[in-house]
Amino acid sequence: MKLSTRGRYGVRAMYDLALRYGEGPVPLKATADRQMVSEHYLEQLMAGLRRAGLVTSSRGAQGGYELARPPGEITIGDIVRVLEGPIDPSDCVAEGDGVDACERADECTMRLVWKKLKDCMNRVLNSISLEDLCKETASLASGACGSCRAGPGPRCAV
Amino acid sequence: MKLSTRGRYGVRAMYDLALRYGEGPVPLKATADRQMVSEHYLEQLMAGLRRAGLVTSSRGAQGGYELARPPGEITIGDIVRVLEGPIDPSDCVAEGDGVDACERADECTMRLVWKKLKDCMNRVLNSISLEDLCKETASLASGACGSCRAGPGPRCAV
DNA sequence: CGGAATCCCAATTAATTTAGTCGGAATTCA
DNA sequence: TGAATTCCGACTAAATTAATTGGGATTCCG
Repeated sequence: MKLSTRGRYGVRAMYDLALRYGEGPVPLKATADRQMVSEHYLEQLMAGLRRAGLVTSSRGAQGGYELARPPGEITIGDIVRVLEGPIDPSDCVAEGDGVDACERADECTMRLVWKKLKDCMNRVLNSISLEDLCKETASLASGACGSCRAGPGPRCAV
Repeated sequence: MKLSTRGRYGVRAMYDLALRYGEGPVPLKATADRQMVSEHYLEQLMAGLRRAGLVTSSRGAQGGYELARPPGEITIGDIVRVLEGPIDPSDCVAEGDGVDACERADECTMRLVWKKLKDCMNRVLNSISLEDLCKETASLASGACGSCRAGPGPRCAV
């Protein structure tokens, strides 16, 4: 049970935008450099986030990406669900067509387990907004580990 | 964020053994048939569960697998962690070498998010034992959906 | 107006993981 | 002995991941 780089990079990128919310468009290259992620790869992720209405983009010189809403109104769950797909440990707990996946879904013991897991994951991820992250960073020393590229030693690409 | 078939089949198989706990070894073929899973594939999963000490095996005719402990002492978390690997949304929250993954792990805002997610997932999965599943089944109609192969219609392989 | 900066889009790819399959050896019971 | 079983290792096809590549369209600035 690991998040893919899509979810992890995506959250980092959105966090990067949250730190600069209200300052106009942030070029992708700047975010990619700060977060040490391939620009082209991040581009794909941003395309998804834009289609989902979480960011807006402006093209051309001085263009870039901005959060579509204040950081307090975007949760980690919003981001992760866009980039990783819905949080469904098993198909039978998917919204809508989950019931279709199995005729006996409502009598299935396993399903109750995956439902609990799903609900708990969503609860945690929905409870943390980008604003929360920014505030938390203020009380920590240096923010995200990858944000600072100076000096030697390993850096995770959370 | 989906469990692979390893985790899902594994839980089903262990549930199958739990329902028959105390009745002697259960041959893999019987479990595989009931749970509608490839016998050879399940064999690989059981090997892992055996090495992890969750089941014991006896070879030869009338052999099979049994839970190594009462169903109340085996949690879904135990099973999932063996078959899917540790529940670490990001490498930096792994036990032991998680700190090694990133020099600044203790200053990283993202890490707090993945830590919360990890803890919540483990809490849920550790709180449900095989005994709980068996009891729950008693109060539901027919147990696990795939356990009954009679009749038409879709069946999920939860 | 021209060029640099930027987003936008589609196709391709290498590596890894997933979900098995296959074949047979070793063990045990009746 | 023979049938039932676990045990083991190699193999594979398909899907997913994590990008890369190459270009096209748009916008600002001088």
